[in-house]
This record gives sequence, C-alpha cells and structure tokens, in this order.
Amino acid sequence: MQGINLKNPLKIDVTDYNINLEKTFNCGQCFRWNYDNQTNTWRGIVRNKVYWIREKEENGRKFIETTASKSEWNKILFTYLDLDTVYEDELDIPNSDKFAINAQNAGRGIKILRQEPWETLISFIISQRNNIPKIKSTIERLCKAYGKKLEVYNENGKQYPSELYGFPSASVLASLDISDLENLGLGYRDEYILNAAKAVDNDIINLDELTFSQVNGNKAVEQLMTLKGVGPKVANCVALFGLHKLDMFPIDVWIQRIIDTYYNGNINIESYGKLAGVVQQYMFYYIKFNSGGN
DNA sequence: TACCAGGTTAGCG
DNA sequence: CGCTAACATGGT
Repeated sequence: MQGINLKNPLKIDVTDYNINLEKTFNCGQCFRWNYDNQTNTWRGIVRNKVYWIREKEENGRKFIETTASKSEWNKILFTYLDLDTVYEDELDIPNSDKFAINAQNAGRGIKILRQEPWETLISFIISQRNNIPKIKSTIERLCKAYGKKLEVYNENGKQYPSELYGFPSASVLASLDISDLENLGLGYRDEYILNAAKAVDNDIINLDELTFSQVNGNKAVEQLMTLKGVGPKVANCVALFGLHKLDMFPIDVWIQRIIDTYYNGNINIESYGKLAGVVQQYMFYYIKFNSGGN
C-alpha cells in the first residue's frame, strides 16, 4: 500500500541539473512513463512504486514537483533520473561534427535513466520489430497479467488510479509455461522472454553483476548476446539503459539511417568518448521527435 | 486494408 | 564471412 499527496507535492529546484522530463521520457529509452495533459504530469512506475512528476518554471529557475517523499526522492528518484551526472561537463563532441552538435542542441536535457536491468532486458526484447505504441501496450499487458498489483491511495484515502501493475519478476516469469504468454501480443518473442527469465532466475546470467563499473560495456553486451533473441542492438540498449554503460551506442534503423545519410556510412563512435550513449540518444530524439532531417 | 515497426535467427552460398 | 527470408502481432 502506498500513500501519495497530489495536492502538496515535494518541490525540488533542479535548475543546475539540466533535466527536461519531456525529452527524457519521450526519447525512446523507457516505456512506462505516461503524460497527463490535464495536470501536466508524468506518471511512472519505478521498482514497484508509482510516482507522479512534473516540471515548473518560476523566476528563471526550474523545479520538479513530485508525489515522492523526501527520502524517496533522495534514495530513488534522484539516482533514477541520473541527476548526479551533468553530461555537459564531460561531453566533448568535435566541432566539425555538425550533425551531432545539432542533435545535442535539440536533445539537451535528456537524462539516461537508471532503469531496472531486468525490466530493460525484457522491454527491449519486446521492442524488436515493434513500434513504440505497440511496445508500450504489450508491456502493460504483461505487467497486468503477471506483475504485482500496486495499490495507491490519494490524499482523500481513495484508491488512485484504479489499476496499475509492477513489472513481473524473473522468477515469476520463469515459472510459467509458454502457453501462459499467449494473448499478450508478444508474438514470436514469447520464447525469448521465457528463456531469458529462466537464465536470470537460474543465475546463468547475473544482471546485477553486469552493472558493476568493473564490467565494461562491451563485456556486458557479449554476455547479454548469449541469450536467444538478444542481438547487438537489443544488447546495446540493455547495456546503455539498464546497466548504465554510458559509452554504449545502439544502432537501430534510425541511427543507421543517420549514419548512412550524414556520415557516409561510417561513424566514429570513439570520438564521443565515455558518453557516446548520450550522444546516441540526442540523435535518436533529434531525428525522430524533433524532425531533424525530415 | 495493407503496410510497418528502436531486430534476430537460421539457413543458404 | 555476407546475404536474406521468415518471424507474430497490433498500431496507423
């Protein structure tokens, strides 16, 4: 059970952290944050807890208002939103790289979320050959079928909203039969997911250990690709978004299109250094949501 | 109604 | 190696 207060949210000055919620939640890295036009608020689920967040500008300062408690903000959301790293300080895009500079200007404010590795793995297995609306709806069906029902109460003691579910654990999915995954819209990915669940549940692959800083991104990608249904693109996305290996640079159809169009089919990822993944997200956001190119 | 989507695999030459 | 058909399904 969880209590929230929508009327008197926690208010944090985030001016110095350079975060933009719309870009961060809409840049394609996450699938369970949804925007409510009426309240100008994002609702998301992080580690089986529901949070509402919105931005506010006052007197030239930027604030975040959230239903999280002070300790939840400090212990969970501050880290989840990766506010302790200001990318600008470490990013060093060559001046000659016009496209990347433009993408950075468009994408500035994107933060690479510290999402749960397991949820990220399954989400990006689902993502292959799917569009983003389909990915989101499929994940919601999976959560509703096998995730923990989250009970949230507003300041009046009324349950709010009616139904929300956490992401199902690896052990829960590992205990299922393939037929239990029918009718969720997973398509041929159902066996990939069941197989990944068993591998994680049996500790054949240990996602938590892969998050350790001693494990470099390429090593993590190599491990992830031992899973059936996890190729180079999905593995790079899991490493970047789930394991927080910020130098990983996933190449999907959109990025490949950019490479072919603006880099003559050859891009120098190393030139983006330790934060290449951030540049990748700038590019993805720029080309897809900011009509960069067309 | 067709076409397509933040790819991967297996099976070919 | 490199190339490519097949893959399930819902969103648009």
